[in-house]
Amino acid sequence: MLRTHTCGELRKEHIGKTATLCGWVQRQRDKGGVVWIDLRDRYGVTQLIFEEGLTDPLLLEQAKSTGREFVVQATGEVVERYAKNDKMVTGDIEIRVSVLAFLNPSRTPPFTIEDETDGGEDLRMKYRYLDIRRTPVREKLKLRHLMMQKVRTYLNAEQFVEVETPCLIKSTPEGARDFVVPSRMNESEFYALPQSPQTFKQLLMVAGMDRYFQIVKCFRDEDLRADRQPEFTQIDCEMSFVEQEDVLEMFEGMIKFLYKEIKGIELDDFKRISYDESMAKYGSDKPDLRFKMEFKELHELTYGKGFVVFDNAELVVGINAEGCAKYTRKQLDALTDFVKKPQIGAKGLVYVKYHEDGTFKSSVDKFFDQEALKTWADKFDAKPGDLLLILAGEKDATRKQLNELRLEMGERLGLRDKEKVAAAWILDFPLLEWNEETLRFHAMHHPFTSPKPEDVHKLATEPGAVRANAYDMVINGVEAGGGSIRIHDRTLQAKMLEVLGFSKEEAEEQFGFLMGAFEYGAPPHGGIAYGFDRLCAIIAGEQSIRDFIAFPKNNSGRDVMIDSPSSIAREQLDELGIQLVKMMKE
RNA sequence: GGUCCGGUAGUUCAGUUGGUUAGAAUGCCUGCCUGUCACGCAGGAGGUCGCGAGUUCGAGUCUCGUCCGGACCGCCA
Repeated sequence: MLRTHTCGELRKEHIGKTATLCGWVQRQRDKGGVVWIDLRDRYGVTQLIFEEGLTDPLLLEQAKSTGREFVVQATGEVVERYAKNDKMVTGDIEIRVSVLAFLNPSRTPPFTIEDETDGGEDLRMKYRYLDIRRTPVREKLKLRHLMMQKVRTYLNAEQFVEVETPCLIKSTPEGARDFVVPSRMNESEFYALPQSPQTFKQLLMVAGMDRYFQIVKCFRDEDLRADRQPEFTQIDCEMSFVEQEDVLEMFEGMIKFLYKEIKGIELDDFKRISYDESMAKYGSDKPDLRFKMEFKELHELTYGKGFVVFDNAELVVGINAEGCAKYTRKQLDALTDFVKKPQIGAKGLVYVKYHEDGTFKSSVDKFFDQEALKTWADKFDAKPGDLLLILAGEKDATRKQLNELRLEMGERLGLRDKEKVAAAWILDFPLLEWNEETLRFHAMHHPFTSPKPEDVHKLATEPGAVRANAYDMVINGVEAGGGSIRIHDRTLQAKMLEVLGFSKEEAEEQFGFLMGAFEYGAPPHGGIAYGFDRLCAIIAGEQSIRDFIAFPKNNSGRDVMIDSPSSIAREQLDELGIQLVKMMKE
């Protein structure tokens, strides 16, 4: 070993002992007659001291020439500090160095290796190995490690078996775009990387594994976001002989366990909200329930009063921003601009100020008198001092717009508290969703999700009305995970694929292996998958998942450190039998 | 596929109506300093204003194109 201790462990009780530390030079302070070096490793920081008169002059010169991020080995006596630092756990002691070895010098780093770095995102990613030296990033990776241990502890105790499934699988047309891998041995054929191990885990249920889980990389070739990477990690789980209730209990239990073990927080039982209720009250299937501000529909109060916008609207719906009646014209204009942004797309915003004196001031005073506005306020249980914000238009679009406004107001009013945890199950999702572009139904969850038995008869006649045995777990407005009770019957699976527009041949070609398995005694089964990176970010109270991934990709799917993706050699392409259109044009 | 924001010293940023030699902080280098811990003090070096066209007597500043980064919409069964 090159060291006797780490940089985080020496204390008062070590005074008088000789220690050898290894680490990186955080900072060097040259006071002329005394030089201090803060030596850092993963475990902490310890101060080294070199002092005129007590330190060999050559060694003192060496200490003065030490640069930031040099890797050094220092041996010396642990001594009590003359001036202690109560901000450091090692602040009572320092090392009076007698031997200093430069194990490796360092160029000056392009950004400061400190908790609050001056480095921009791009630079940090390019030098990610320096970025990870910073405490906040290191701690996030350690949280991820701890989460993995705790997930395995919980699932192992519940008899789940971790099974690895293949990464080179088959492309399917449903769902996200696949990442595709050409096969050299099977020319002009391709593997696809899994978007999730969905069919494999179902086959493991047919295989009698009973309870399976896997912490597994998944791949989706879609555009990125702060909380979306092209390769990401799922906690993928499946259970046999269960109903929806069993899955909800098991995995509500897992999340409670994680919060207790990692954050020391005891969560209450999760709220349960149907998809329809969630859409009507919050305009979203992943509502942030840390604050209320529920939607109220006003149509019957607003119809036929001569205000064309409301009269022509399919839906008139609003929220109550409590205590915001004092908003100025400028603030209201800012909110109007917010909802009119192209990304949100509302045409305008109606406000009603409920003044402290009990009177109302609205942007539609021309059409509605004080009495009418009072009936609106009552609908919201509004009090004097409150502000009603109302949108009107086509139902789904307006709900979506108001959802954005609700979240914006929650943000402005500080209601999206990082310390709060509001977890819920969203239930009774529709099985299918009409897609305007392809003019057919798509599976809202995936094609293996079972319809509710009482709705099965509508599958042929009224597919849009069929509800699914599907559930999402939403924490603080983020979809943490989702799952369903699966179809385990060949006939029903075939029917489902038919509704989704697969011909018999396509269905057989794509999913014949699964339907075949269903003919050999498939047990009733269901499961769930969590976005693991996202779950780490949620528990840490962070927005972006990037720092919970050691080497993430940027907005356009590039790794700026290794500079991937990249072109490959002509020989490689030839071997794979691939010719690029670009080459053919040349 | 689209919308918005940004790109100026190693780094983070400022730069007014288009007008003299492009600034600050920090980092870096040199010197001084025996209790610092974001040490302090004095001095110094450091710039293809992302790139390319255009408008203009004159462009960091205006226009167009392009590249790069970030946030978002579409997309993400």
